[in-house]
Amino acid sequence: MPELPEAETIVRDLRPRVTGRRVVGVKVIKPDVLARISPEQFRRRLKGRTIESVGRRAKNIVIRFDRDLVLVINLGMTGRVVSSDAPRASELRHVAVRFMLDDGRELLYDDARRFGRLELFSSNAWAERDAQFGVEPLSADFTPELLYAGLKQSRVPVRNWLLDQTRIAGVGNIYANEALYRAGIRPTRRSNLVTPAEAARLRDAIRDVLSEAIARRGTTLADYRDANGEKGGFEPLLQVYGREGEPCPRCGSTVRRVVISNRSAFYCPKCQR
DNA sequence: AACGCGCCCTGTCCGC
DNA sequence: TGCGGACAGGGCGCGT
Repeated sequence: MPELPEAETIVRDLRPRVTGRRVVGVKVIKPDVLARISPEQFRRRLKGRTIESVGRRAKNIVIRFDRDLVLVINLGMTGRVVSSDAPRASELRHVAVRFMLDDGRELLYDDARRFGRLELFSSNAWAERDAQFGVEPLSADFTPELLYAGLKQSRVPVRNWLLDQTRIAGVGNIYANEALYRAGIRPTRRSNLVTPAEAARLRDAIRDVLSEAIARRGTTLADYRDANGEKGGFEPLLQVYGREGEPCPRCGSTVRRVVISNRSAFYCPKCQR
């Protein structure tokens, strides 16, 4: 998916343009993107609600409405949230849900593979779900000590550890690989064998790569689009992800790809041990 | 009980 | 030009 930087980019775009707007209608075109609710119930609960805030938790877009209703959007691999007044809105080919707003605009949820999910919560139910996610990596709580303590408890490859949303919230395969490259740690390394000094480097690398990606409005490999339907600008700055066979930017060695738990990992065999 | 794995679904690309 | 296979940002639920 869309990882933390992509969700954050969408949230920042959406916030000023939909906060305070009221939902006057909902059309569900592909019901299988709704989690645990029928299209009729989904429409009924949202219609007439006013958007009070737009935020992010992990890779999720969190839209709070009046009268204790929370809409949580997980984009899966190919989910997009695009405003109907964006010039590129007409290019959407897989619109699954349309939200009609009281100013005449629509918010479109588009998802080719339909791995994404839209779910409604009460504030309390969302708080319970929210508590299951791990630390936000850009928050002050994400200290080197916390990361090291967490890594020490697990024997899974460190790349897998970084993908576990109950441990760190919002890191996906692209930024896990990029952060490990920056920190000089091989993705296959068992988590409990990462040293305190390496954990400290990894913590900084994670924060740096996520912040830089947000500044560039995310990474578009193929499908990701922001709320205006535009691609992100971080892809050219990827140093190893998707670069099998290309030279390492630091030492010139050939970047390798290995499969860990059915997902690709990329690394420099010389810079990452 | 921490992990690994298969699966959900569509699109694209590559080799033959 | 067509066809089969590999691959893709995620996450859930299952079995061990």
